[in-house]
Amino acid sequence: MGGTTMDGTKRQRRGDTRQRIQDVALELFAEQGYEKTSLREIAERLDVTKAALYYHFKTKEEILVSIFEDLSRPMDELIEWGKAQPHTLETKQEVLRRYSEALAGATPLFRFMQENQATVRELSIGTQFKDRMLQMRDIIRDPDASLTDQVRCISALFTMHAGMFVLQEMEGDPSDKRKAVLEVAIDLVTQAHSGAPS
Amino acid sequence: MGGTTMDGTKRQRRGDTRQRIQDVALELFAEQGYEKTSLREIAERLDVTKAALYYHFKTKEEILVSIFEDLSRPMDELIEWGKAQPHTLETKQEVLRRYSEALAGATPLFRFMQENQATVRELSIGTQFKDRMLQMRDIIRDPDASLTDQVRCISALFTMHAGMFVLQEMEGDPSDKRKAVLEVAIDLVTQAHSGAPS
Amino acid sequence: MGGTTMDGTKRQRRGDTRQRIQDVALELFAEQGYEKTSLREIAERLDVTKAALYYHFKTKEEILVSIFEDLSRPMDELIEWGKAQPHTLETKQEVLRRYSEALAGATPLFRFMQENQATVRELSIGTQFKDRMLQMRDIIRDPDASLTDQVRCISALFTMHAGMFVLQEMEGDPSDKRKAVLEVAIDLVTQAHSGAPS
Amino acid sequence: MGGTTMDGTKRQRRGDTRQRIQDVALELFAEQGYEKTSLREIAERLDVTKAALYYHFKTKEEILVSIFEDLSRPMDELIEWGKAQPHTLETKQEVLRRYSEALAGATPLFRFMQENQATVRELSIGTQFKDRMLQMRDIIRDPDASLTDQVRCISALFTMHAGMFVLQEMEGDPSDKRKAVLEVAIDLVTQAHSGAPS
DNA sequence: CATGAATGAGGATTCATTCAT
DNA sequence: CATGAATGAATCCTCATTCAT
Repeated sequence: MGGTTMDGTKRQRRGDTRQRIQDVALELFAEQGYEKTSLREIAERLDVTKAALYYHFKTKEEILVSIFEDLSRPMDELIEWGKAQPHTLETKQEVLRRYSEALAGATPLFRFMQENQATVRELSIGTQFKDRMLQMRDIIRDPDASLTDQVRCISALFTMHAGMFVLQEMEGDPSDKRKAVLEVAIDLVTQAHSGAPS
Repeated sequence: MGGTTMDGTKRQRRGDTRQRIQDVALELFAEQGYEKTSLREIAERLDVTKAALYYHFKTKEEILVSIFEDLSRPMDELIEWGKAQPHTLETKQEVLRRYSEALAGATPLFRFMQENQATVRELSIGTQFKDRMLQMRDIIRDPDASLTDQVRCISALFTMHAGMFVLQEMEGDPSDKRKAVLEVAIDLVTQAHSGAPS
Repeated sequence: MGGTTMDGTKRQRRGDTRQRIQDVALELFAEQGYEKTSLREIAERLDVTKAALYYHFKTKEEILVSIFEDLSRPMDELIEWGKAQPHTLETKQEVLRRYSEALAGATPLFRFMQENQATVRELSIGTQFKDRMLQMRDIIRDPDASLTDQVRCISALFTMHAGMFVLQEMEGDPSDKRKAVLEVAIDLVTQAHSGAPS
Repeated sequence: MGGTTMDGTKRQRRGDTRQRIQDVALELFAEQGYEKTSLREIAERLDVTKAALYYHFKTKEEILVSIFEDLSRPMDELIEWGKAQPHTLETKQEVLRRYSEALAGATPLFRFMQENQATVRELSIGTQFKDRMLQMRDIIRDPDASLTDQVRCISALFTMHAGMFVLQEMEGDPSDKRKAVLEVAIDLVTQAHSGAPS
C-alpha cells in the first residue's frame, strides 16, 4: 500500500487524505458523539464524497478504530513500561506523571472515550479501552490493600481522567490546573500506600 | 393480531403504561445508549405499538426528560438543602453522605448520564444536569482554597460518581464498596479543608 | 335526534358543540388546507378530545361535508331559482347580483373550495361543487353564442369568485370593491348578450 | 429484487433521473395534490427507491421548488420585459398575448399552483408566485384608474388563468378556446383603458 | 484516488380511527 | 356526551454501504 519514495518521512506530504479524515472525524466524534456524526458530515467538511471515505476505510467503525489505535499507542507503551517495573510507590507516581502527559497528548480522543462510553461499549475498541484501564488499575492499586485504599488508587485514575474535562470550565492557567490534578492523584496513591492492609 | 389472551398478566397493567414506558426506556437507554435505542425496541418490549408511546410522550426526548425529572428530584432537594446550610466541613461531609444515597437510588439514570454525555449535551437535560453538578461543586469546594484543594473537592464528587460503576466490576460486598467510596470522598474534602489557602 | 324542549329555537343554546366543531374546522381548513389540518388540532382548539369529534361526526370528511351542505344551501337555492327563470339578460344579471351575496355570506367556505381544489376533487363534495358551478355556467352562458361570448360569461363567474380573495389585498372599502366586481361581471354578461352568434 | 433485465429500456435512462423525477412528480402533484402525493408513489412510478429521490433532492419541497423554478422562468422573463416597456395599452395587450403562451407552455404547473393554493401558501414558492402575480397585476392595471377598471384588469388575468382549466371541459378546438380567452382578456384591458378615472 | 448514483434498512413522528368505560 | 388509551398504516427523511466508471 502507498508506494512512495522512501525519504524517511514517507507519506507525510501526499496522500494525507487518510490523516485528514481521521482529524476531522475525531473532531466531530468528540464534539457531537459517534452516532450523531454521519459520514456525510465528515465528507462535507473535507469537501470530498462519502464514497471517498470508503476508499480509505472499510467502515465507519474502522475510522474510529484507526484513530484509537494511532492515538492510544503512548498509553499502551506506558502500560507496558509500568508492568515491567517493580510495584513500588515511586513507580506508581511516575506512572501517574507519564499518564498525565499521555492524556494531554490525546485530549480529544479521551474526551470522546469518556463521553461516548455507551456507544463505544459495543464497538471493538470498547473492550480494548476497558482492558487498558483495568491494566492501569492493576499497576496502580495493590490487591492486598484495604478496600478504601484500592478506591483511592482508582480514584487517582479517575481524577486525572475527569480532571481534563471538568477543569476546563474553571478559571486559571491550564498547566497549573494539570499540575494540581496530578498532585491530588499522586497524593491519593501515596496515602493508599501508607495505609494498613484490611 | 398482537392477540394476548386475557389471562390477567396483561389486565393488571392498566393505567401504569406511562410508568412502564419510563422503566423500560431507562433500562434500554442505560444499556445501549440513547441513540441506539429505538422507539420500536421500547414498544416491542412492552408489547404495545410505537404509536402508543406517542400517546404518553410527545417525543423520544420527552421520555428521557420525564425520567430525568422524576429521578433527579432527590438530588435537587439535596442541593437545595446544601445551599441553605453553613459552608462548614460538617455540612460538606453530610452532603456527600446524602449524595451517596441519592446516587444509589438512581443508579441507572446516573450511569446513563455518565455514559451518554456526548448525546445528552445537546438535549435539554444536558444543561440541567451540568448546572446541578456545578452547584454541587460550589457547595463542596471553597473558592478561596488553593487550586489543589479545589481539585480535591471536585475529585471527591467524581470519585463517588465513577465509583458507582467502576467498582461494580470489583469483587466484594456492594455496600462495603459504597462505604469505601464515601470514605475516600469524605477524606478528600476533609483534607481540602485543612489545607492552607494559595 | 337530540331531545330538548321545543321552544321554537331549539338546540340553540346547549349542544352547540357540533356547530363549534364546524366553525373551528372551517376556519382551520380555510387557513391551512384540509390535509394539513388534523383532527388533533381541531380538538385542541375546542378543548375537547379527538374522540369527542367522533361522537358528532363519523369521519373527518364528514365534518367538511356537513359544513359544505350547510353553507352552500343559498347557492343551491339560487341555482334552483335561476333555472326556473327565463334565460333573459335580466335574469342573468339578477343571478349575478344574488351570487355576489351568496359568496359574501360564505366567504371562508368558498375560499376553502378555491384553494383546495386538488384535495376536494377526490372528496364527495368535489363533484357536487363542480356540478353546481357547471349549472351556474349553464344559467349564465348561452350555448349558441360565440365561443368568445361564452368565455365572457364564464369569466364573469370567475371574476366574482377570484375577486373575493384577490381584492382583499387591495386598498379600498370592501363593499366598494364588491360593487366593482359585480359591475364588471354584469358588464361581461351584458356584452356577451349583445354579441353576434358564431 | 427490482430486477429489470438489461434490455435497453432501463439502460437508456441514465443521468436523466433528476429530470424524470421532476416529470413524474409534477404529474402526480397536479393530479392528486402535493400533500396527497407521497415520495413512495413517485419512487414506485420511476422504479427506484425513495432514497434515490433524496440523492437528487434534499426534501420533498425541493422537488417542487426545482420544478417551479425551471418552469416559471418564461413567466419571469415576461415580467421583466413588461416592466421595461412603457405602460401603454399596446404593451399590456402584448403582455397578455405572451402570457397566454407562457401559460400554455407550463399548463400542469399552473394547474397545480391554482389547485393547491392552500398548500403552496406556506411553501417557499407560495410567496414567489404571489409576488409574480402582483407584478403582473401592476403591469396590467393603472393605479389611477377607477376601481371598476382595475377590477377589469385583474379579471383579465384571472380569466386567462382559470380559462386554461375550466375550458378543458368544454367542447371545441383547444387553440380556438385559447384564442377566445385571450380575446376576452384583451377586451377587458382595452375597456379599462378607455374608462374615465374615478 | 475518487465520484455519481443508488439501495435497503431503519429512524422518529403523525394521522384518522376505534372502543371500552 | 365525552374521554383515555391504543392501533395500523403511512409519512418524510437519514444512514451506512456498494459498485460501476
